Amino acid sequence: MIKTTDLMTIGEVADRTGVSVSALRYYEEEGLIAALRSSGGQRRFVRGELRRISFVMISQQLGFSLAQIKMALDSFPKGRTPTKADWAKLSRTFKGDLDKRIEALVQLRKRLDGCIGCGCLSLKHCALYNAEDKANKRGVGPRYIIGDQP
Amino acid sequence: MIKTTDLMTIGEVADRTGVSVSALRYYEEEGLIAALRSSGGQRRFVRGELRRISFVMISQQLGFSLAQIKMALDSFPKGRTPTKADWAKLSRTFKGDLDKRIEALVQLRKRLDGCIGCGCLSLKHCALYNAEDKANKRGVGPRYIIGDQP
DNA sequence: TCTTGATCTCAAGTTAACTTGAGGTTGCAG
DNA sequence: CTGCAACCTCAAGTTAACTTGAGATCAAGA
Repeated sequence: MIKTTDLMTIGEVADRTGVSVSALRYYEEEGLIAALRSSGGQRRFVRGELRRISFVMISQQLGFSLAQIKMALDSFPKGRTPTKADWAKLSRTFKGDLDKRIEALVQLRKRLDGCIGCGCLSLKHCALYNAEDKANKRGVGPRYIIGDQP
Repeated sequence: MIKTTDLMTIGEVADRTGVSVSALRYYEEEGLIAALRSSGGQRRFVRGELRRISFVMISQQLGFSLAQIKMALDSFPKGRTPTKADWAKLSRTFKGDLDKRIEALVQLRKRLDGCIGCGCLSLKHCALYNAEDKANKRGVGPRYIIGDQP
């Protein structure tokens, strides 16, 4: 007989979502998802968490960091179960970001097209390099141009 | 009086390229660039290294990892100074990768368009999630899909 | 009740691409 | 010959997103 409890163990959630147990614990620690506890202290997840986890996974595929995803989830109306409309709204804001990233990549490709064959790669003259030069001067540390964060 | 030596110190290279001194040392350690040494053990760079460094910077902007860039540079004909054609060839192979990345993002956006409004986010049914499921199974550790920021 | 697999916590390790710091040397202008 | 900025090496720190391991506890079937 199949269990009809609506509480799932972390292992069950891991199986259903494909997210590892350790990652789920990490997500909880980071406040992305929530879990109840059994009398013995083990995590018990309600069905609704599956949707949050799905959202996290999908958002990651779209290239968002957990920090961004958390902010998105935190923007949810507090106190009531999120509706389909809530989720759809979140998706829509993500689309804007995606649009921007695609546009940036297409621009970059255009410049690369211009550069192929010239082989110059001069810091002074290369259009590819220089076009992005200013955007690049954003503080110290690793510089990610293509999908960087607001 | 302007120095006409063709050897540059690490500080000069840093000034000319915008790459930090510590990053240049790191690049040398990783085998991306090479440096001669002064009698006292300080690095001395030949002009040709500027082009390699440019290539590294541009490639990073295109979203490639240093490991990938190193492989590209290692594919250079050994024993002779790289020609413009060599550099152009490298650029061309990078364009292929860029094309693929753009295509993947556009597909993703298409699916997101389909998903907006449905709000389903079901792991079983969401086309957005499932379509990329396999592509996502790329080993362990942090998964950077787009080239995004930490 | 026993046993075994699933969980728990907490600390430390992993990867990429660097940066920062400590403690010591080099090289060039004056 | 001095002084001091620039350089050197080596070790450790940084961030994201987790994983791995140790040592201990829980839950459930036989």
